[in-house]
Amino acid sequence: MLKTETLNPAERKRGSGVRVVYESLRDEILDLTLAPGSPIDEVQLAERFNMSRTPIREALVRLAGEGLVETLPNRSTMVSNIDFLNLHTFFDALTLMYRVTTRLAAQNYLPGDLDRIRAHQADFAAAVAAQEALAMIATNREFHAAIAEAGRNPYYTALFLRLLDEGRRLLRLYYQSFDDRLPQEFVDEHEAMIAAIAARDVEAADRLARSHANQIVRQIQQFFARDVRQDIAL
Amino acid sequence: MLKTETLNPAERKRGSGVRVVYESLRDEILDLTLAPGSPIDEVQLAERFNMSRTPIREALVRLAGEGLVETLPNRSTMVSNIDFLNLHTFFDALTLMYRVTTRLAAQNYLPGDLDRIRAHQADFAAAVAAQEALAMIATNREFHAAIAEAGRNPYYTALFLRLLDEGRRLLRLYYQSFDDRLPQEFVDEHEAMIAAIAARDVEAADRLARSHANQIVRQIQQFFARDVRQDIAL
DNA sequence: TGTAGACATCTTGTATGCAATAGGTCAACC
DNA sequence: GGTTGACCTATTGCATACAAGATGTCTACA
Repeated sequence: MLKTETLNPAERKRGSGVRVVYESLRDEILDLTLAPGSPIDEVQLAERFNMSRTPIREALVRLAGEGLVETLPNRSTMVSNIDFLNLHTFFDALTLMYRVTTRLAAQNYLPGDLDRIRAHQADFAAAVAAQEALAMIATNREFHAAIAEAGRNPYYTALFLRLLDEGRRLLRLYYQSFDDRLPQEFVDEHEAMIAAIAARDVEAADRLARSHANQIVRQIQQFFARDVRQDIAL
Repeated sequence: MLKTETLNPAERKRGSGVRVVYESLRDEILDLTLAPGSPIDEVQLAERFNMSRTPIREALVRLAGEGLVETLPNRSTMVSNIDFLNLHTFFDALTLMYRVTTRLAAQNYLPGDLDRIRAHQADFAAAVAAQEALAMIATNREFHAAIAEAGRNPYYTALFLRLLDEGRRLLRLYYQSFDDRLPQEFVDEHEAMIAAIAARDVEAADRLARSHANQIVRQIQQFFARDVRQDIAL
């Protein structure tokens, strides 16, 4: 693993600084390496990445723009909390984007798109077969991102990617507890979606995307709504 | 008009610098005061706002995050161009957001929401009556923003606001040529939408939002597709 | 013992300075 | 005349320096 973080200022390429910080922090936030609500210290980050506070701050501005961190004026910035109370709005938007992007992909895909989608699906299937939760989360994102790209509406794609990324935090929580039974059914559903897209069957694509979304949402909702009280005799 | 720009560094409130620059540039971009494609010089802006390049750059990073400016690495950043070739994706997303936010508003609005919506509608009607194109564009945005707020899905609201803002540039072009006949029918359609929301009639709200969106899209499309060739005898 | 105020400190927001890279200019050469 | 290369300049990207709020602490006082 190449640690870009510990490079000396001189051996870093000019212009890469902000990007490195942005991507590193982004991944750590979405992987829950940085806990929601935890404070972010600019000076500390500057030391860690071996650069000055200026590029750190620009990266934080970008993250704030995407809602991944929140910054109180004149006070510390912190990792955004997961808003469990309003999860339904998240699921609502996620479902709609699943549907819209899959519909559009069936309408608009071009020759090369299917190959890309199928490649990501293969990665996803491999991750499920290997029972690797983190890889599955990542490859699932790429699969749906590829479908969205094939739909060719950048507004939908941008929102969808944002939702999928935010979903990474939820899925991370989910599979942290249940990392045993990785669902083969998602692989099959993906295959069906690919077939509908390839056949340019918009309605079928919509139907499959909707039920796929419902599956996922239901599972995660059940997980977060589960009764964790212990039945102790008092 | 208070010119925040010409304040000395000392009389500016700490922490307000970035916001002032961001909002000023944003408005100028959306009002087409800054032409699409025109270059943005950090030093020039620093002089104009009487501050150093650091807050200017942070404001530009924010604007880049929203796609209002584009920044080439190691090279000048410029105002984003309007992508006329892909306007249909914009209209598609805009229409969907019109529908979804209006539906949700009918479902979820709370007592105070209707007052706010009606207040913005009054402003809009006044702007139309006064034949003030710029005010009409602004109040129209606020009206639909209020509806989106009442729908209470921040993901939709964020995308919708972005689309409405981007639409400001199109409408600006539109009314720059046709600033005579400000359409009273939009006022009436807004009224009908309010009534459907108040009645919690989700389907009616959807239908009205859809036709409202279609109206606007059709007008603007006609405008941009109009035949501007002159019929000259040769 | 609890509260208020001054002080100290920590962190952010902004200013300034420096270096690297991209483009342009000019001249030399084909 | 056109093309290639070295140099120059302008502008960005990053580093460092400084100042203003905000918070915590400590002391004085009720």
